[in-house]
Amino acid sequence: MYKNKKFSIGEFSEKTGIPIPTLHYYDELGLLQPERNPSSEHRIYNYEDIITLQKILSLKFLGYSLDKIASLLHESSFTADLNESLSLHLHALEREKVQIEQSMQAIKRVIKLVEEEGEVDSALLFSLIYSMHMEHTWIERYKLTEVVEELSKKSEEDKLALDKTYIQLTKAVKQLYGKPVEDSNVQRMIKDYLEASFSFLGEDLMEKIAHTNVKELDIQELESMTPSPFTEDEQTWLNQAIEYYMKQVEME
Amino acid sequence: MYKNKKFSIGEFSEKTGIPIPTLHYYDELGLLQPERNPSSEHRIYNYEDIITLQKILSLKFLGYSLDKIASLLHESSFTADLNESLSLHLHALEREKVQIEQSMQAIKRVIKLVEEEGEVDSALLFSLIYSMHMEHTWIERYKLTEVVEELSKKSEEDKLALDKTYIQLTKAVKQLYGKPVEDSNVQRMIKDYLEASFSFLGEDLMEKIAHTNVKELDIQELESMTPSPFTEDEQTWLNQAIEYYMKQVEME
DNA sequence: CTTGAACCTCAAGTTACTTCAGGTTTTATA
DNA sequence: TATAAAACCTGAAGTAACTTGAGGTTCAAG
Repeated sequence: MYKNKKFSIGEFSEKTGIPIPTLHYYDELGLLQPERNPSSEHRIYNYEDIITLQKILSLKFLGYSLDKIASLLHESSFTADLNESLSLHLHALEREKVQIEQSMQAIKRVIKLVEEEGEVDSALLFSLIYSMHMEHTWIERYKLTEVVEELSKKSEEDKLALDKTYIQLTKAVKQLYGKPVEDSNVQRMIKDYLEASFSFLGEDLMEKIAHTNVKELDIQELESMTPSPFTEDEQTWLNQAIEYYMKQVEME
Repeated sequence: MYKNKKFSIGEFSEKTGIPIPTLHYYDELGLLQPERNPSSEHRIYNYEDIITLQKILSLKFLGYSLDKIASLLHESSFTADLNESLSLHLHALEREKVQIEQSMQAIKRVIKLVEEEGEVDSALLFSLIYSMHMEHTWIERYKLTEVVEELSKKSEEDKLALDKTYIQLTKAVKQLYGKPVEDSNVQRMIKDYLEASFSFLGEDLMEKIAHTNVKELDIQELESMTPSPFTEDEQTWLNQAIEYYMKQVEME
């Protein structure tokens, strides 16, 4: 009968798909300690050991550490206690999943961008990636829940479109930098970018952002933490150009 | 101007949220090596270092190892080369995500079961967890794609219902074990369980399973790998009872 | 000028393995 | 039956990305 079959470590490894060194390791940890041939010390696995290994794999599948598994392995029944620890694991897994999903989205955006734009300046890419990252981090840190939730509702195409507009802006800035801020090309560049941003964000979202009161200190901090694809000089020039543009708009 | 501000490691850690030992570690790896006070060897971080740290965090967010980050950090622009490595990462993340989702589903099922049934025998729980695990593993190993896909379409409630029926079965077996297989209680137990299983699986799925040709050897292997909540004797008795039941049904 | 906070380095611990070196046992073949 | 190859053994070290700790120096405030 197969239940009485004995296996060498090689056979056992073959059947279960678990590498020999891992079996050694589990033996060392006391998780799975098979019989031994007393003269040679070779391990002899049997049917029971298959069951034990399955328990180990099951608990690993549920996300437990080998340490925890070692203790759980000897409990004969699962109580509410276990249920609590299962819930904890569930939450941990949920967080992991969310993190992974965010990374995947970010990578997809970056891939599309690189595909469509060819070579992209690394400072620019970093600033995009970082902002994607922060889009999610902000939720927790500054309770901009409403705003960020609204943002995440925007379609991926819209986000990509905005990214591309941003890339256009950086290219234009590199080209036009040095010209007077009232130059018509410069002003057109500003106009295009701001209009694209506004149309992406929408009026009510702009309102909400304006009314969100993040402490001054935090804003300082955020600003100094936000990477920019522009040199300091370019940034200053760009700010001046934007300021000029806003004044013109107000006058109209 | 804030761009000229210098930070001690403590301040820098505070501002960025990265623990001091981690900053030490990044320094050691050559990822982020700030200025030093030549007399005291104390680290002095500046605005540049914030930018570098952001790059590191961005790339970590995308799933890169610190090793890779070290090399990427010095590249000034991202090419198609990077795009390829991004795609690879994307796939890796996808796999991770799927694995996490499966674990979450399994945990949810186990939690519900424990909640609704109170204390549950551990051998039984392991066999359930293992089968959930295998439900997914089989897809790859035996190309039962069709069948398993059909299975995963079943609603969570249905799965839970089947789990509960299975629990009923194990309880009944423990109670009735020893009675003659033709005993009416025993036969009712078999009937209830088989009918629940059939109604869960549906005829066409049963058909497909029957027609799926897994090699004999593999079946042996699978069987010996599948944990059972029954003792060997109980299993034998149960098989006999089922056999008897099938004969009776055939005669009708 | 002293004391406590902040900083320094170097070493070791963590998890779940994998890899390696150097030696013994089993198994297959001549 | 001799021998060589395959399989096995142990113990140590390597991996990633940190964290923790010991023991000593420097800085800032009172």
